[in-house]
Amino acid sequence: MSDIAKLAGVHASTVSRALAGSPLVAKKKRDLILKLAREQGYVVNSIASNLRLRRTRTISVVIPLGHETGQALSDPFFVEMLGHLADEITQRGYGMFLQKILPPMDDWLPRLIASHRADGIIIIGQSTEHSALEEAAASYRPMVVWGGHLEHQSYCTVGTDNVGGARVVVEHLIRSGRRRIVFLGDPAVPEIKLRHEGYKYALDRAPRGTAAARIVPAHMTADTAYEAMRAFIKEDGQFDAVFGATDIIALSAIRAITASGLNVPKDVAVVGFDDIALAAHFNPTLTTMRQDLPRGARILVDLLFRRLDGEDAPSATMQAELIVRESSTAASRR
Amino acid sequence: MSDIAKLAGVHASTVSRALAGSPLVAKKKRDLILKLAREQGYVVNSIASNLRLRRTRTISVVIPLGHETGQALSDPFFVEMLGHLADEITQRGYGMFLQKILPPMDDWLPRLIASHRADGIIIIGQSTEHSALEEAAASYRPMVVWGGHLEHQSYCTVGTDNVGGARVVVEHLIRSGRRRIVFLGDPAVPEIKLRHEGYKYALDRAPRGTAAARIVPAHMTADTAYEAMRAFIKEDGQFDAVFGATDIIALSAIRAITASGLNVPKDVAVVGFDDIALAAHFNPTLTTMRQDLPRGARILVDLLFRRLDGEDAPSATMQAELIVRESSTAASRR
DNA sequence: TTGAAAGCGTTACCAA
DNA sequence: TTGGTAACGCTTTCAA
Repeated sequence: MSDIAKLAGVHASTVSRALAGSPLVAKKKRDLILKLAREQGYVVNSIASNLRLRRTRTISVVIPLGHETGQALSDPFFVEMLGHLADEITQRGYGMFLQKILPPMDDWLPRLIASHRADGIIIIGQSTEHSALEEAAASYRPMVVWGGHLEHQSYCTVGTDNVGGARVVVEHLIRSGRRRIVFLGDPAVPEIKLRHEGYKYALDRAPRGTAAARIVPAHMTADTAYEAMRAFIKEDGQFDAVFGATDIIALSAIRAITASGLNVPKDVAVVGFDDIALAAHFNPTLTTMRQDLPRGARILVDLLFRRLDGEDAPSATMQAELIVRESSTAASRR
Repeated sequence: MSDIAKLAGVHASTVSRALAGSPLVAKKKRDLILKLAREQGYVVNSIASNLRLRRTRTISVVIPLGHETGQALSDPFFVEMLGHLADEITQRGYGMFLQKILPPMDDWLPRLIASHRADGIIIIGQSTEHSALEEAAASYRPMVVWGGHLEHQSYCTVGTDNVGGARVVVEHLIRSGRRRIVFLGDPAVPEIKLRHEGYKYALDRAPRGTAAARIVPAHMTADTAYEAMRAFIKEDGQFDAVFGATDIIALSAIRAITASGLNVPKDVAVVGFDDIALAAHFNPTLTTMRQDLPRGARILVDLLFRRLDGEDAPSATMQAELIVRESSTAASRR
């Protein structure tokens, strides 16, 4: 910058003003400075600028994987969400700083905040970090979380109506004549817990003859869900439907069921949650509750920017939409 | 930091040393400082640290979308690659700064470099930015590009053997008895151009009776590829195979062909390139050349770090693997 | 082993 | 409208 200043025969502070488009600088001088900067390929050092301005024009996006060591960032749900967030954030002229948090480091959130790397934080999925989020929210405002909205929770979430969505799934299965519906998922994660609640709620109000709630605790990776399902089939064949807590879990369940010689949906109906791209193309195609991720991403970013402006933006819940496909209805094509 | 210094009764420079784990600081004093920092929730301001150290421990990952305005970051190929890169980069203790570049800004690369936001740059896909990359590479070393390796190219690429892969695809189709093979894709993008070359090469050496090369220029989004295919079918039904330059293009072609009342693979065989997750689950399942993205991501990051260390790491080419599925062989299940 | 001071490259305030 | 100067929060050299 001082180089440009010398070339233009002005002081560095004038160059700074010119580059920032300040109207204080005489037009002629400003044009000269801009031209010089372009010729010299000079660009403001954003690190120095960030330090001085105390803002980075960067949003941190964090994916806590507390519940799942094996779950790579390559998980389709995360990765779809990430794409939409990148779209929204770049559109607003901000950069996106991406982090994956593995569990062992338990101080991660306060550390991330204190490091001043970003102006705000978006967290995709509560994972098992609810209490860490609560604590952070007490003193740090520009933070928004994708996940389930728990009672008495003080941080800002955006997410789907998990309880309601799960109810719709179970009611759909019951209407289709299913009577022994198993829940496959790990309620240690808040979103899954809420889905499990909706599932129980619907079963409690189910017609007589419907079996009570049964849960198979399965983690969120394809492999662990597959194994959990196979083990369950081996020791207890009594079920005619599976509600997978996520699409990845549901698709793994289908593989496990098929591998055990049963047919989906003839012997067992399977429904998932998310509507990832694969769901529409799997064989059989997967019935699932759709979460509107593009919209969710937009709301996340909107709320965050409102919080950056000092507003105390509230949580938001979106309705999920049941997408009925082959896995819970027609005979499979295979 | 000066707060901690006061509390510990030492100078800020001693705190800095202690926090950096310098052996110069007396163990007792260091422990005290560390304890104090933890209690106070103090974390080094990374912006200030970055400025002073002139390095950011951050890698910029850029997706230029010069060739395709409509192509969102949500494109499965990009997004899969992104996930793997995030894994590799975080594993090395670096952060990942994500940017999407839309075409109108033509100065983006030098600007990004000069902004000093990151220590190195990974670019996913050359798009139509070959010359911008050439120019930047002349003076900036820590840059690695995923894409096709062109002749006389001075920047460092990692990618698949596109020419060879395309040859294998065409030879497979010819072996399966196909004689009128259409190439669907836009050779303005280097990788696509190379695939098109492999396609032509194989056709030139094909048995008599095989029709000459024909190209349908289709962009890389699902919708434009679909429209291009439909238009082609309407005006010229003479073909029995389609080589889609990417899986997204190939899958769109299948939809278009099916929508036109033809059957894949009975009437028309379709092969893609990439092996995105959808390919294995589409109906019919898609024959395609697999690019090993996890490995590609690892190599990209490896080469970049070697370049950060001053080494002049060379380009790398990986072999692609033909994955034969239903779309080019058995009768479809539908 | 520690403290003092300089400097990383900006921006903003104050004075002219 | 411009220039000088201080400050953003850290690290590192030099001296003690």
